Amino acid sequence: MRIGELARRAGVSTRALRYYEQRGLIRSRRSANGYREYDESDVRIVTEIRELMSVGFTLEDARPFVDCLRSGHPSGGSCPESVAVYRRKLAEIDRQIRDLLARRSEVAAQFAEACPGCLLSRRGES
Amino acid sequence: MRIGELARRAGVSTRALRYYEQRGLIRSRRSANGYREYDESDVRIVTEIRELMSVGFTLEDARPFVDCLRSGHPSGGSCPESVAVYRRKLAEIDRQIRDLLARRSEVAAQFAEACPGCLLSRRGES
DNA sequence: CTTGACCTTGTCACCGACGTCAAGCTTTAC
DNA sequence: GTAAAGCTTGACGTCGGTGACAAGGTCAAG
Repeated sequence: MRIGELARRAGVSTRALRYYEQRGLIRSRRSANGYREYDESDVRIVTEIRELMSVGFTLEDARPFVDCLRSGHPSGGSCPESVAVYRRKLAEIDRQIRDLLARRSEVAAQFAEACPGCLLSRRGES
Repeated sequence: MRIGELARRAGVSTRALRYYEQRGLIRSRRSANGYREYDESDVRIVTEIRELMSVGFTLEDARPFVDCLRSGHPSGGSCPESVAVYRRKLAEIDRQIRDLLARRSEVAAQFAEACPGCLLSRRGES
């Protein structure tokens, strides 16, 4: 199939697909007229990429998953490299949550100091 | 005082000060040779900006606080506009925390599905 | 007079994942 | 035959807050 069909079936723009190719995440054959040609497995790969991005992974994060799929695994997340990315992302999210909680306290503290009485139990404070 | 001294006293770069001016957050008189001239109140203003930025506010978020200080209030956070920003930021942080928690669950769920048994109670799950 | 510290404006570079032209092919449908 | 739809590469814009130049003007000390 050509790029337009792949885009429709995977739910992305053609621009995104060319970008993924440029970054080395997907590949394409070229037909005689220079058009990109894809097969079914590419639908799976792009879908995997989008699924990962929808939960906050970057394209680089998705790379091991793509490699894993391409090496024949039915799931992109079952290879050791992918598992490492999962663990890293979970740790990253945990850190971000901690940072946000800390920032929330700081903001609330600044608020309370700058404007005593303004912060009347509107939301649950920790 | 000139830009270098203000930068030192407020703990920012001269580049940052020119940027703040370009964005309309601080102002400066010019001496005969074209150099920017500041006074004591500008130290307070820049300090306020940095304090807000250190807890995740953008420059735009800081604008009402600056206006508040300039209008004579001892605290930049005591004007209604500033209070509104505080509330908005707190709501924003709360939303980000909720999003991150949701994402964490999604990642953990994807992980568990892609690689059953990989996610052996490493961290506390909700 | 010269060095060096300080000041000026203006511009490019960064990061990520594209959107949005531009200008020109090919193919399909009528 | 022609218009529309689809394809190609290339390049700039986005967002925030600077860092890092370039190319120059200014001022005090020696």
